[in-house]
Parts: sequence; C-alpha cells; structure tokens
Amino acid sequence: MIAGRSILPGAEEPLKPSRAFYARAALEVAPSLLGMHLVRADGGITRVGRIVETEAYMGPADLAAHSARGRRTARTEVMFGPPGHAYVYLIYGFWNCLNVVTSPEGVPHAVLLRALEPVEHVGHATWGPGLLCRALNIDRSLNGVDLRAEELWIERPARSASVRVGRSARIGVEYARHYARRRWRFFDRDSPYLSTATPAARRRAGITFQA
DNA sequence: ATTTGGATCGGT
DNA sequence: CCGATCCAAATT
Repeated sequence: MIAGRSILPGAEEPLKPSRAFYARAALEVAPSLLGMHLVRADGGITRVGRIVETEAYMGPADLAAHSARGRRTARTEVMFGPPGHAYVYLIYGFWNCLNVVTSPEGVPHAVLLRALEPVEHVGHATWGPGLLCRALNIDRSLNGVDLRAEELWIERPARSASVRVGRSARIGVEYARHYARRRWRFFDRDSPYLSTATPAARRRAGITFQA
C-alpha cells in the first residue's frame, strides 16, 4: 500500500524518476515529463493528474525565465538548488504556478507544468498552470519540496502509452525578445486538456466540469 | 518609498 | 481586449 493506493500482485510499482533524470537541461526534461503522473498527498486524499503540457525555462540565458541574467533572489533561490524540487510562485495576485527544478545545482533551469489530465481525485479544471495548482491544492507552502518525497511528487505510471509530442512557442512570454519565439512548449497532441483547447473541443471530448 | 508589470484566466 | 488583485523587482 502506497499513499492509499494498492499495488496489485505482479503489477509494476510506480517509479519516481531518479535525481539524475532531473539533473538535465530543462529542454530535455520538459518533453520527458509528458505522460508522467503528478501526485499530491492532500491531507488524506491522494490527487493524481497525468502531465500533458510543459514548458522549459532555460536559466540565465533565457530572457523569459525568472532566473534570466542569473537573477538570484529569495523567490528564485530554489531554482539554483538541487534538481527534482518544486518551484512554486504566485502570479497576477491569485494564481500559483508549479515548476520542476532541473539541471545540476547552481544552474537555474525549470520546467513549468501547464496542464494535466485528471486521473484520481481531481474535481476541478486543470487546463492551465494556475488551474492545475488550484485543482491539486498546490501553493507556495510547497515551494522547495523534494519531488521524490511524500508530499508532492512525480512518478512514472505502472502502465503508460507512448505520447505523440507536439511543440510550440511558449505562452505569455512576449516580453522575452527572441526567446519568445523558441518552441520550448511541449504537449500531448491527443489530449483535450491542453491550456489552448477551446471549450467546444472540451465539450466534444466529454469534459463536464467547469473552470 | 514608490512604481511597474507579470510564466493567468474568464468574460466580453 | 479587459479587469481582478498581490507581490517581486526595479527605480527613485
């Protein structure tokens, strides 16, 4: 029994990616996270979503990153720390955003998690970084937590189909000059839960709950 | 001390 | 496009 979920005899146990998995450039980690599960131990409830949309933020050189030009502040500090930890920040006054810190310690890369498909105990919209955090009850109190620990983590599902990966420019970074054009957003082409999907497409896919 | 604007979202 | 709403960062 792990966090209330039984492991059937003979079934593969879900596996948390190694520290080395996270110690790579955000641009490599971002597409690799598609199809993995984000798990939140929320009181007695284990909430699970399948990651379907990510963006890479590539540290000092990337003008779209909070760590652009090596900016090291109380807020960005966790990005300079060891890989495989959560960077959670507040944006526009009321939305939290969750990132996965990547690259070796001292190199401030991160992958923004932008959308999930509900898997277990997810009762709200998940098609955007702010909505994703709200649905899994993630806020800045989780800033810095180890994503290989027991509060908030990422695991490879025991069974997973391959993902048809699409890519595009990142969203909401028009200010970042030529970095705004880099196609560092990755997504599952077959998911109706993308942040860019239209309400009509979601209805067609049978998604019922509202934002 | 004050100003600016943001890795968002839903409604118009 | 706009407004909601707060904080980090930059500037004075």
